[in-house]
Amino acid sequence: MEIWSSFRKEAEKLLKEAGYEGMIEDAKEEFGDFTFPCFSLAKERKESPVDIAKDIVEKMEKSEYFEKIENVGPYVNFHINPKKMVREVIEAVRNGSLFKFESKGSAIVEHTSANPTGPLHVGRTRNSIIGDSLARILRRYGYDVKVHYFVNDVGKQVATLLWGAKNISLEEGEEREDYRYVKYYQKAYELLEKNPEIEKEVQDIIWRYERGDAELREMANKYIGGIMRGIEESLRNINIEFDEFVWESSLVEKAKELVKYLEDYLEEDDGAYYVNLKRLGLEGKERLYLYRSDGTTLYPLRDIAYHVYKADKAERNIDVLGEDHKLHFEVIKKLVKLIRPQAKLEALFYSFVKLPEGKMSTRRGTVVYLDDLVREGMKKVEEIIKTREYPEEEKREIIKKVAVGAIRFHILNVQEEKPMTFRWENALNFEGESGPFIQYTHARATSILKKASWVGEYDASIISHPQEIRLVKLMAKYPEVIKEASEKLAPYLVARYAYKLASQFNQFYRDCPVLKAEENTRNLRLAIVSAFRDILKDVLELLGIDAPEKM
RNA sequence: GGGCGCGUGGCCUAGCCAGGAUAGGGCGCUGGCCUUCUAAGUCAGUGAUCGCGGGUUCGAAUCCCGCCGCGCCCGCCA
Repeated sequence: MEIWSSFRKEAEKLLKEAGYEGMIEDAKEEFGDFTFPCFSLAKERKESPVDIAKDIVEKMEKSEYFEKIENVGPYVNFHINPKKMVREVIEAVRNGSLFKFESKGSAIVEHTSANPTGPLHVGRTRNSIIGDSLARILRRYGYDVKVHYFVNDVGKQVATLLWGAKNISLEEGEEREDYRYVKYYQKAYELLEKNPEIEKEVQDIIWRYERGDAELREMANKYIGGIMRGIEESLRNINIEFDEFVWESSLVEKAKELVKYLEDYLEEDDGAYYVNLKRLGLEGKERLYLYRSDGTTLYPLRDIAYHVYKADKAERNIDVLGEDHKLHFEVIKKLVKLIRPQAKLEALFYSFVKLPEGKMSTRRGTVVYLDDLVREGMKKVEEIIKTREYPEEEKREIIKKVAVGAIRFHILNVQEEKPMTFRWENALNFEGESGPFIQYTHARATSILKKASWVGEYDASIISHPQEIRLVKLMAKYPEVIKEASEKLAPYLVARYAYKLASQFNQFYRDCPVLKAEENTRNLRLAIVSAFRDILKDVLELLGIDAPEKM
């Protein structure tokens, strides 16, 4: 239920009834809540914008939605009636309608899909966190969302890892499987670079694996499966889970069948097959190879099959992809359309996270692993919390939740397409625009509610303090934030809102005593705090951040 | 070389799509606020030729053109 919009629509209605038409915009706070600038009308009518604004105000009917409508120079400014708004917000939170949207059908969000060659690093984690939050937001907005991970067990990188496992003997430590097996990958790549003839052996592994070689299948199970178990555990630690893992090898046969749909554009080169993209009217690349000369499939073909598979399962398909996939995605989309014309494929692209020293690479070991970031984060929280007297178990829970909150928020607070440089001090910042700041605010609000014995009654008509009003107005905008973030596939908008809302509450907290206020004021403020807390908790849930009641 | 994206105070960032009222935040730094609901908070101060140059407009961080810097892509890798 979009309360803020309903007030805006009322303003538009009043304007229309006054004989004018135009877009009502949100105003800067000092000028009111909505504004209608009269410049473009002035141009059309060749009249002064100030005169038009005056005329509009004169002709405007009174409305219970607004306590004041006035013109300031060439602007018509609307001031919302806070009594009406606070009542609507509190009731919508209580009956749940603030969080409800009409159902919108099925969607698959695919994210992470990192090659299983080693533990997850923080660069890849940007993909995971964005994807996970996007899925949560779309779900809240009314989609029936399934989250997918496309496991590449067929490609060259993974074959190289298997080659390593077969041919290199390493001392395997006691670490988790992903940390153990990544060493084969790194060592194998090192050898491959020095001895190009190894390439043939790797190709042979791909060939045999695609044809179901029992020994290799078993190895894949052990090594790739093991690394995947590690990746899953790392992600579970930061509140990320999947509904389905689709292994590429399971789609190889299906992929081969689909090639017939592309025959018109298919050409041969020394036994290899490619799609002539030029003839398809695509630019930026001339050939898209689907088969190697030895008859094994290439990633684009398997990816096409995967997207066809998804298109058959859900109405909307959204991939979270690194910026390096932009061209690839456009091409795949076009080809999938030839096979499934109704397929609706979309992507959210994000820029890479680099280290101050440069790019991250699992191959070269120049990475910061997600697990290390979580561990360091937890150490830092522990340091802060150690003087507080909470039971040991509760303390451990808080430490984990806050560390994860800091990490997730740090990633989500920035527009996806902006490049990021990973810095420990920023990633684990607990002050200002940070996850812990928001969690702390939630704990404060919860603490007030716990101390109050209150039956839930309140009188909306006595709302008067500017901080009460500002907080309520911001709360009213929540549904619009969900809508915009969903439509634009932009989870960062929810993160920005979370911060603004928490920050606004802290100002209210400073200026408006709740428990010690006179009874009527106390009741109203408790109603506001309670609604605020429910909204903030929901916002945090969309960000995948836990909301501790104490910290 | 061609295509796509990014460029806002010392650092990070919002605003750009739908052009308007003194360019918002945060970090850092300086100085205040805990006998009052958790100081992971809060207030004040500090600090910006919105990459550069043109154009459109009454009005440009925002739209258009050119240039510069950075990233990514243009593989029988994924």
